[in-house]
Amino acid sequence: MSYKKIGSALKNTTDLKKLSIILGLSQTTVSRALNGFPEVSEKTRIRAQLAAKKYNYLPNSRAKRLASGRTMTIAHIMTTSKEHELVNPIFSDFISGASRRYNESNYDLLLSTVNDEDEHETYRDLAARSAVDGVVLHAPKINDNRITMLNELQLPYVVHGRSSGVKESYNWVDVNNESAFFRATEFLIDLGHKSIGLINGVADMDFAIRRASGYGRALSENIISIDEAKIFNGEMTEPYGYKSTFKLFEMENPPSAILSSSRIIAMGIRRALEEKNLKIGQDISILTFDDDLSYFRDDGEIPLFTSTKSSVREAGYKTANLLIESIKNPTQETQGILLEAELTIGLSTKRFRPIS
Amino acid sequence: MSYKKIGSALKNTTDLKKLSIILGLSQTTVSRALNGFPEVSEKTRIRAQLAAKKYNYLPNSRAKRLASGRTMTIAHIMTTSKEHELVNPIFSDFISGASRRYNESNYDLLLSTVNDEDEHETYRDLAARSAVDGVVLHAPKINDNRITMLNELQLPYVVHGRSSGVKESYNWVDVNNESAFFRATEFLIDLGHKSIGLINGVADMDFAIRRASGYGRALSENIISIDEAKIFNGEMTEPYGYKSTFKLFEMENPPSAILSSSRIIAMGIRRALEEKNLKIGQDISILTFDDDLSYFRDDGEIPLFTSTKSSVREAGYKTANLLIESIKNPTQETQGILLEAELTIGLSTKRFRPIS
DNA sequence: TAAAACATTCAAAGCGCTTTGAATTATTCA
DNA sequence: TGAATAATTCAAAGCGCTTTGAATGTTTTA
Repeated sequence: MSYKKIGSALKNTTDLKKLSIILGLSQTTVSRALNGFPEVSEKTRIRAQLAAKKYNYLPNSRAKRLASGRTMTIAHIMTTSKEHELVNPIFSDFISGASRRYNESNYDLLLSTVNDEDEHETYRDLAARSAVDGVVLHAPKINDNRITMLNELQLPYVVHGRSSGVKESYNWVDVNNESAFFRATEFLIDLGHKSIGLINGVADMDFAIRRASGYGRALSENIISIDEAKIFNGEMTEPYGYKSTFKLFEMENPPSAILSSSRIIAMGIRRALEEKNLKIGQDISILTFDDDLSYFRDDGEIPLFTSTKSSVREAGYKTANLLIESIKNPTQETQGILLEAELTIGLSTKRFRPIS
Repeated sequence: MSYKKIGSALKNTTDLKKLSIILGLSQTTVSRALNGFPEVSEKTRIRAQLAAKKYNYLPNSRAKRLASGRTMTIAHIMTTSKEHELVNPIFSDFISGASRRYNESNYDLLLSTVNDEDEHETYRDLAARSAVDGVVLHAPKINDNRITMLNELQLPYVVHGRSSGVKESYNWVDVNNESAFFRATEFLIDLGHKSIGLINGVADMDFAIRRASGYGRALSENIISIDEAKIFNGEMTEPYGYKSTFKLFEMENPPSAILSSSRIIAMGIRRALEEKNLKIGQDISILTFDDDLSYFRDDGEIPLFTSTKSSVREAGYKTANLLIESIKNPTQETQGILLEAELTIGLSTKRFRPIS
């Protein structure tokens, strides 16, 4: 690798040295003036600010980072497994919410995409290079050992979600998946449904486990036995929703209602039901979790789907906020933020009627 | 703003100085050994590499960036308009493709989300701070003045798409939208369709214009007049596809085929048709552009939709590649890469039959 | 064997900021 | 008015690397 200088030589950049000469002040004073330090006279500060604007001066971020010891950068790590290189569309909405928060405090967002098996090394790498001030941990699994690792690395982080089984304390922002699915299931039971399918996420994802648990609790409390054959786990794609629905209807006694873990799954469910000539909300009830993705917003007068809804964009904002707080104040205790999902009633759920 | 030192003091980081003392070598030699310079003996190089691994040494990226004058970072700027804070799911797949390329060359990806009106300033900002080595320009409009700006800033960049009307030359990677929609339209005409709706993207987006143009050319060449009322422009969401389809069917003479600019629109179309009790591929033909998004992959034995398909992930990879090339070799001429979409025949198109 | 040529290593400068600790100027108080 | 205090400003060091230009060690050539 060879490094050629391509710095400010060519460019029309103003640097601090130039600016301080123009102003007839020391670099110290100019730097302090622009960074809002109190020991600079208001007159000087204003003069410096105007000159900075006039000459289009912004501190070189490479230099600033080295000198200040912080990168003003947060990493988000997006994992794609090798076989199916999937990118969850939820991710972009989450990022968008987090970005809004970063913009408020001038943080940059470093996005890293890695294969599952390289993720640990990526964290180590970021820490060793001291490339970021903090990390957001996505898609935690049960007993997720990335949490232990991040604790060891002493890299500030916040988990989007939680990890059952991890005993250490950590910062997290999560939706109350258990209660969301408990309520959703109860809602269907109240409508008279006794056979309810569940099309859930990948089995070892923490959120999927909590959702299954809420579902299970509602069934038990209503003395309905759990039929494992009606529970599906998988990557939450449209085709997955489609195929799972077909499997449900190949059964001898198909369910009268289906609970889905994502809007995208629900679209697959709808496609399958359409082919089967079953009308949603008439022949079968559908209730889905809805991350309120901007491109799939269910914005009819009456929403299409009955759903437990929670904006993943908002979760992104709050996660970023918690992370920034914990970077600012490294000694503060870890914090968990639990968001409640809203149960919104749409057209896809109706009182149980046996199919004639 | 106050800057407290939080650097390596606390951490168990190895720096170059430590490492060179351990090795009994100068920092120069160690640095050169690890960066693959030729004037270092093989024996020394191996010794340095082993020690680096052993002591978990990676060069501090803040220092490296300042010293080398390059950031090894590429920015992608995601815009969200203020009213509708939309995040196009296409973006995540594109990014995922680009990331793969960045990983190969150790580039970091800086993701910036801004409102439309702030985008220009963001570019200026990145350039003035010299925060990145290059930029990917997304979603170009017709006569996009961001291109002129980037030329002035002397910041290497590649456009994902093109901008009709811009006379300057620039690097770009684009799908051949004109020919894709020309072929798609011809395909429908060959099936006997004479009334074809078009549900397109936002009117001033360059890709939407080229698609409309391909559509228009196919109609003219077949002496079919263009009915402006059957052309829709808008943000390509699911509800948009739904509503537009309804509008088409409120007309006195609805089309017998619909051309859609995205899979997500097509899902909205399907929902509308379902409500109207019209069978896709029987009562009406649908042909959609398909970015081959991982979460919506149309992977049945026979695909559901007839489509002109082009992987946006691949476009991401190629865009990143072109950008890296042009950073490496700043004097090289600008380059355009045109990807052809594949016409894939699925179940959603059939020979025209008047609705009985 | 000495000079020339090559291979390897090194000390020190520099990247463009922030920050420390000292110096200067302005203000207050006795 | 002069000393003490407060308010500003400054010169220089340091962040942890890369890179220049010089120095040292080794091999080749005459």
